[in-house]
This record gives sequence, structure tokens and C-alpha cells, in this order.
Amino acid sequence: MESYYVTTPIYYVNDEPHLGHMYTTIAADVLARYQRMSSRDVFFLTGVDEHGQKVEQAAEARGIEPIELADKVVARYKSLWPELGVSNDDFIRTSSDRHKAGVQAMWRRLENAGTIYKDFYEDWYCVPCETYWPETQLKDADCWDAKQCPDCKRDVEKIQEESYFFRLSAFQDQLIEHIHANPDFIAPVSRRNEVLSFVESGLRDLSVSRTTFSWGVPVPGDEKHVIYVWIDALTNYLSGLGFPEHDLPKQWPADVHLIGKDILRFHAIYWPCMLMAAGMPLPKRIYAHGWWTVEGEKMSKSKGNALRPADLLAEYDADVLRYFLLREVPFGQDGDFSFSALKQRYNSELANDVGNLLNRSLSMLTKYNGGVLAELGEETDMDRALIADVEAMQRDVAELMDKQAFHLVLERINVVVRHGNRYVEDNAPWALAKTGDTARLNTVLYHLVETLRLVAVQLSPFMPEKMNQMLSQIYSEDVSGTDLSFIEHGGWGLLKVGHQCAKAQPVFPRMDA
RNA sequence: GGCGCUUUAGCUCAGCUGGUUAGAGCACCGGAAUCAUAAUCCGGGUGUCCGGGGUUCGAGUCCCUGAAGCGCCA
Repeated sequence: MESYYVTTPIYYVNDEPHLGHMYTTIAADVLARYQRMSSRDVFFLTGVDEHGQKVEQAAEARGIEPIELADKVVARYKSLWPELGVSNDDFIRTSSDRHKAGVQAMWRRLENAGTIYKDFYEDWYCVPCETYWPETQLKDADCWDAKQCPDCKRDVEKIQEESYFFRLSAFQDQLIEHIHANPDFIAPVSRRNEVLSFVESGLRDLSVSRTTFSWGVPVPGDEKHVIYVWIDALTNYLSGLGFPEHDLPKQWPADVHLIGKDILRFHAIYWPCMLMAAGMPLPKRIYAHGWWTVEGEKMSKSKGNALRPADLLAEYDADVLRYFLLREVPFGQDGDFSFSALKQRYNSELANDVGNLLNRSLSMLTKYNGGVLAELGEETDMDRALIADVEAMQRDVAELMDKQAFHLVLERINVVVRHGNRYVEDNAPWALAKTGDTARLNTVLYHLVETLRLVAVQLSPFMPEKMNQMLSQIYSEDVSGTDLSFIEHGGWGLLKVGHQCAKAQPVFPRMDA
């Protein structure tokens, strides 16, 4: 079976789970579920990044060990994902032995390839605060000209620290070539162009170890150094697959790394260069999605408007959140989360269009025929047009899914739903029932139920629970726990004459104003 | 400061290599229908396609220029 490997970033345990983490992970989950339904051997990895100075300091401030702090936050993530219907196959922690082994093996590969060397790393240090400030952070805080500490505004001093470096610069041309040769390597295109112009402007070697903290993976053979963030964190994509026990895990290379736009450079530049140095294939695709604002405002701790997954789940079904997040905004662009937009989408697309089409169709089937799909009559152009639309939808969805164009996938499915509602009006089953045209009535009802079934199958990766409910009514048996595959459930006409459907039960009750 | 992107209906956006009356969804107004979660279906837009110049038989679509917003880099 062809494999499919999708990843989220490993989330930093210094941060509580929020809307952004939810978003990436749900998107990855939809891809994983879709590919499973396409009968591919899917591996879906998420996890956490536990190392680094920030976590070390935060733990110290609380008087606990870093691992204790990490354990607490890890528990939050691990309990959150099932609540959101996330079906990850594994969960990688950077503090685990398997990950450490992976990172050290990666280090040795880079070293053996002659791409690691020792030199001095320059940093800025605030003595009173005991804090290191990289140049970029000083610039961000507008403290670069004055050479001041962004926290206390006292002078920072330049210090030199022994550090290992990775010869990033050596891979510049190779990377540019790769990006040109693989137009789909970095998405969306705007990000690809950014990366390209950054690389073309020249790459500098990367400092990849620190001696100023110890919460991390030691450099093999020089244990006063800790491997600095990127080699540690990025290697999770391999250690999660069993590297180095498996020299080249069978799922590698990844089909897609989903990331937020903030970590694009590391994934699209550092990671590929490391892999080239290590002599390993590059991921097929890196997709950087956008940020969410909330009710038009940036999420921030100081404003206290960060949306907490637990609060959202208290109010809305996971599936509804999943649908909204992937429907509202083109993947790759920034978007705004607002409750009015959520309700608007829900009522119009889920309650009025999908939900009501199910409800009216099954109600009529029950009312006119006891819920049984009966002998069909002649197929008309209208019927054929509906079937053609459903089948075109399936092809379009497959294509769009390959491009992670979630919002277009959902829009395409909605086209069929609207078509279904129009089909009801055009055929007016209530009139057929009245005139006793049972052959035509049966035909129309059958086409409606089949359309709904195939719509539900396509929507299932996005809303697994809700679609189980929908399909359970259509099949009149509980389908939760069934592995829906396109091969077994995706074809038109699989419901046989004589099939009994259940009574209609609203799946998407309208939200009140 | 450098490079790049965006600016199209009230809102969110689609319009590939220039070519008939510029489109979709939502919102809004009117009508039809009654199977349904008062849901659905049909009809309804005189939009300076950001401004200004240009190329062309012909530009929302290409070139120059200005404005506003955004991204990456410095």
C-alpha cells in the first residue's frame, strides 16, 4: 500500500494549546483521514518540543524540573486532540529516548558529512536579568541602536560563546535548484517566492549548539554543548518514524509538513539543507498556513482574547469547529474567527443546506415509502446530471485535497448539496406522490439518498462524527467505527433496491440568533 | 531602505496566456412552493474592475506612474 506521511510542527510546551495549534492539527487530521479513506498507509505525527532555555527557566521559576513542567503541558495536548477528533498515529516528545537517539544520529551524520565545525557565536547578554538576547530580538524590540535590554532597558553586553556551526551556506545552490525543480515544494506560492529570495540573498552558517543551558540533547562527544533548537526539533519528523533504528523509515520522505508561517524558514531552508547534508530525501511539500485574528483583533496574551480550545468545545461540537476553520479561510491566508461568521456559515451551509436536504429527503422517503428505496423507473437527464455532478465532485475533491485547498473542497461539495436541493424542487416528489407516479417518485428519492450518502462520505474527513450520524441514518445502522473507504463506499449506486433507511433526525440543528 | 504581493458588487472573494452584455457565495428586496430544521427554489446589480498616463483594432487582464494596505528581508 502506498504510504502517506503528514505532520504538524511539534508545539512548544512553554505555550498552552490555542486556536493556532488546533488549526494546524485539524488540517493535518483531515488530510490523514482523507488519505486513509483513499486506502493509503497513513502515518500522521504530531507532538511537542520540550527543550530549551525558556522551558528550563520557566521550570526553575516554579521550582520544578523542566520535565515536570513539560509533563503538565503534554497532558493538555494529549487530552485535547481526541476531543477534537484528531486521529494522530503517534505523538512525539523531544524528551523521549527515541527522539534523543534520532537527534544524535542526525548530528553524527552531519558531522561525518563534514558539515559541522566549531567556532564562536556572538550574542548579547543582560547581566542583571541574566538573559541572552539574540540580535534579532533586540531589533524587534527596537533596542538595537541603544544596545539595551528589552526588559529592563539597561545596557546589554556582547559576549562570545563557543558553538558548533552547521555549514548551511554550502547548500545554497543545491536548495535553489531544488525549489526551482519542484514547484510544489513550498506552498502557497507567495511563501515559496519569499523563501527563494531569502536563499538567493545568501545563506549564513547556522549556530547549532549552546553551552548556556542544559535542557536539551547533548552534543555527542562534547557534552558541555546542548544541540540547539533546529536540529533537535526538526529531527522529530524522522525520530517519530523510528529513525535511526530504521536507517531510512519507509514512510520517509513526508508527503507534507503543515506549519504556521512563522516557522517557514526553518522548514523550507534549514531542514532541507540538513537532509541534503545527511544524504536523505527531502519532504515533498511544506505548506505554511496563515494566522487567525479573533473578532478582527490579533490574539495576544495581554489582550486576553486568545481562544482556548476548551472554551470553544464547551460551546460548539468539534466537527463544527473543524468545518468552520477549514471553510472560512483559504488555507495559507490569514483569517478572522468571529462568532457571527461561525453561526452564519453553520446555519446557511450546514443546517439549511446539508442538514435540511438530509432531513427533507429522508422524511419524504419515510412518509411516501416507509423509508424503503423501491424499484426505480427510467433515468432522466436530470438524474444523469446529478450523478455526473456527484462524480465530478469526487474527482475535484481529490485534486483539491492534494493541494491542501480545503476551503475549495468544501465549496465544491456544497455545490452538489445545492444541486440536490434544486433537484428536489425541480422534481417535486410531493407532487409525484399525489399523482401516484411511484416509479418517478422512487427514482427521485433514490437519487437524493445516494447523493446525500456520497456527500457525507466526502465530508467525513472534515466532520467524522457528524457524518457518522448522517450515514447511520442512511444505512440505518451505526457506522461509527467502520473504516469508510472510497473503494467500498464511494461508488454511485451501492444502495440496493429494498434498502431501508432510518427516520430523519436533524444532524445540524439551527443555531438561534 | 531593498524585493514582492494585494486593491473587482454592501461583505468575503473568483476572473489562466488581453477578445462577446465582468462572475460566485453571503447579505438585501420580490415571487413560487409546502417534503423539510420557517429550511428550499426562482427572479432582481447604472459595480468609476484604486487614481493617472500609455501599448493595442480591443485591457479588469500588458507597460509606466501615483496612492493605500500587507508580506519577506535589511
